[in-house]
Amino acid sequence: MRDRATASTVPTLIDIARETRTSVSTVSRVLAGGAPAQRISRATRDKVIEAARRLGYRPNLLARSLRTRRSNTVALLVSDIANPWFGQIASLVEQNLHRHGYSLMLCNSGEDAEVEAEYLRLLPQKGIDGLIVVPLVRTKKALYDLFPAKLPVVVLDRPIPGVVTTVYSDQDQQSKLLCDTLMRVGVKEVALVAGPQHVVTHRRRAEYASQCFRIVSTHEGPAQKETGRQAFIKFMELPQPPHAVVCTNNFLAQGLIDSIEHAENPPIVGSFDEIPMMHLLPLPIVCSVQDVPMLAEGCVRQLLPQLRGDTAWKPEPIVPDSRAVTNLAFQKLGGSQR
Amino acid sequence: MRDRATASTVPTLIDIARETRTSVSTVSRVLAGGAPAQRISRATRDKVIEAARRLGYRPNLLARSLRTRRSNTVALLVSDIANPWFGQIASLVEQNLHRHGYSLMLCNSGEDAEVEAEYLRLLPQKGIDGLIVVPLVRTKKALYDLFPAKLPVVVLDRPIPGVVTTVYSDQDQQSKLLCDTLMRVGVKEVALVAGPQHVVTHRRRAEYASQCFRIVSTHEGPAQKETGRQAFIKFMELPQPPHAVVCTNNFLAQGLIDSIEHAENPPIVGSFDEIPMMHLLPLPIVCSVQDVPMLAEGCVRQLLPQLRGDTAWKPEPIVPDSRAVTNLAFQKLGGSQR
DNA sequence: TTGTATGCGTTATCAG
DNA sequence: CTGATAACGCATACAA
Repeated sequence: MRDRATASTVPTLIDIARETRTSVSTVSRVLAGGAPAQRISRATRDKVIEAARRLGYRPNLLARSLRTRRSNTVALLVSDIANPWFGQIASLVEQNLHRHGYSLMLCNSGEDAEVEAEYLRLLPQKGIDGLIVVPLVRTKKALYDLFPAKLPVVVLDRPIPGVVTTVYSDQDQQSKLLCDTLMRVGVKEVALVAGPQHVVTHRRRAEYASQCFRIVSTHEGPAQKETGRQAFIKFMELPQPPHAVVCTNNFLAQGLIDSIEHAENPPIVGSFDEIPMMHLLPLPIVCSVQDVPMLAEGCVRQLLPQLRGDTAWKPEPIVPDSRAVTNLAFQKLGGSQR
Repeated sequence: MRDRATASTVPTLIDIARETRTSVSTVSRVLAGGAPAQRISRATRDKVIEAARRLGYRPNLLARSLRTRRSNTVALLVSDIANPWFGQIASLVEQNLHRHGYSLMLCNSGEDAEVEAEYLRLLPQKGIDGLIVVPLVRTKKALYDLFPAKLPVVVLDRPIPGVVTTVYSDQDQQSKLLCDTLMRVGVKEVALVAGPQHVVTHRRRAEYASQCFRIVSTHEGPAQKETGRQAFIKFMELPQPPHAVVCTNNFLAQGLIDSIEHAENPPIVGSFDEIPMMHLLPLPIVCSVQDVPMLAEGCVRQLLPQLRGDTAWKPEPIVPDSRAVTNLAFQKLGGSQR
């Protein structure tokens, strides 16, 4: 037995007010809950709540956000959601935020500066409360040129000079871990598969490797499997195929390994982050893996105080340590541990 | 030389109107572009555009959406974004939609019915124009109980009876491909690692395998790597370790393979979708892989006509074929091809 | 060609 | 304890 007035359209506060013979303000107060709701008589409160349920009322969050200037939505802008590493991060961030009443809007720049710029301009217009970003922009100025400086931001994975609300792995510690492990088994020279050098993470890792080893060949390209595959082809054409290869991330390494069909004399592979099923792979692998759960949690810990306008909060970069993991084939090489 | 009135707050149409000594409607028309903009004199048009740029005007999309009832935002609700398969899908869907002027809001139910319900209720309130969902709900009624039936929906990967705007792989074709390939190398009995049986995809795959093979042992659990690991432990405790294992998705298979440390007498593994670096792995693997790009594109092809209210459009499920891929170790087994 | 007025659904301010 | 009423920023029907 529906009221003819509410037919076929989503009910609003007005409908409930009419239904209960009260006013929109009263209804709003009741439904908002909390302090203002307590100042409403028990009778009308019940009446309103009952009507709301009966009509299947759902607040229009656009209208609410327009009015309150809060959306309870946070955006996570990653550089490549096809990369499982970001999938893990996204999943954990989502769970964390969800716990605090925020929903996550996950966006993908695809490592494209134009798309990133577009999102950085668009997201504030959509009324997000805050942003976690794996940036392509490299300076504070470039960032705040596109994105309102007032809005809470957390920079993930790729620190930007001057931005202190940031979460990333210590690249030197992480690189040292990898290179030390390689050196311990006698590696002196390596081929290098590098992601885009304008990305600080890839650049720093490549630089560190260059300081530790003689680089016999380098292949640079987008941080995707395909680049790793191309690199392998290139390396195989060298007069002397490399004894070891360092990749600046796991996606590159997977591509490289993927194109090794004949495991006659496979190279030692050093990589960053996890390589699935590495233990069974018949070539020596060492990975310097980041603390993903800590990174994800760090983002939320950096964001929440900003969202609630906690002025007492003193922001400070969160920089978890990484750890080295080797597979069985690597351990057989000799000088390795754990 | 800024107007004192616009200080420190984001400019709106009002600011531009004041600045140009015109009215909000004029400004709105100019900035909207298209037909109505053409009916404005060149002079004022330029004036308005100049002022908009000078003040750094950005339309408030919440207000616009509230008024127009369109947000140019589509949500993609997946069951587990940590699974790389969904990362691929998401990436491709994003690119496709972006091309058509829509931005994507990616949400993660984490295979949790409550979270899914929450999102199904929340997203319409946030004003999305349409939804692509990998559902946990199994009936049309349950879906439309939570989600307004008027809103465009595409069901991905897990068909729901009666919902015709859907994209999924033909489970029988896909399962047949896998089982045939296994049978061709003489497999008669298998152990089964199955995802949740209330999910149609996992259930159908498990059923099909049960029809083709004698199931010596089954391990069921969440479609995550950990379940695969547990399964392996369980299988190793059997009096007779299985000769072959079928996993109902790639994540399960990766977990299983990941825990095989000693490759003395590894099982043949049959799985669905891609397993990274499978060629080098020293155990026979066959995968029945779905056509991911086609699935992603299919979602968009199903969604766009609904979004633009194309009444002439006759919806029909999109059901791409899968293809079997074997690794080197499997091919050495004998009866294989390609 | 342009301006006025109204409404989208909420919340918030002010009376009473 | 409750009800008008005014924003929030934008789009649009209707005037002029």
